[in-house]
Amino acid sequence: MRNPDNSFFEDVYDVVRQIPKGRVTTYGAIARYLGTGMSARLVGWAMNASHGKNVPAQRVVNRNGLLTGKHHFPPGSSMKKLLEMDGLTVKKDQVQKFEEVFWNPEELSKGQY
DNA sequence: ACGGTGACCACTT
DNA sequence: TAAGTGGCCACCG
Repeated sequence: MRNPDNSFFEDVYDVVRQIPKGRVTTYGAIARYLGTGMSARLVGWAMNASHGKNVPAQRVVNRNGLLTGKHHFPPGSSMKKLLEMDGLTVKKDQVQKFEEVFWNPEELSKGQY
C-alpha cells in the first residue's frame, strides 16, 4: 500500500516489488496507479534510482513491452536473462506475450487478501 | 526558489 | 509506416 510518508520513489519500488513472478508491468500503469497521471517518466526516473535497491526493475517495461531500460542495467545482469528466468520470453528486447504476462498494479487494491 | 532532467506516453505530421 | 514534438510530475544541484 502506499505510504504517504515515503517518497514517490518508495511507492514505485513498493509496487515493483509486488510484481508477481512471471509478470511484468508498464511505467504508465504504475504511474497511473500512484496517481501521477500521465507522468510515467517519473516512474522510469524512479527506476533509475532503483540501483542498489531490491527492485526487480527488469519486470518494468514500457507500454510496448520493450526493454527500454535494459541498457541502463548494470553490466553482467542481462535484463533479458532475468526475465527469462521468470519464465518470460524475451526477443529482441521485447517481451513476448506481453499482454498475457502484463500485470496491473490495480490488482493490489482488488485482490490483496 | 528555479531550472534542468528523465529507463515515457500520446498525438500529429 | 515511421519520425518528430509536446506534456507531464517529482528529484537534484
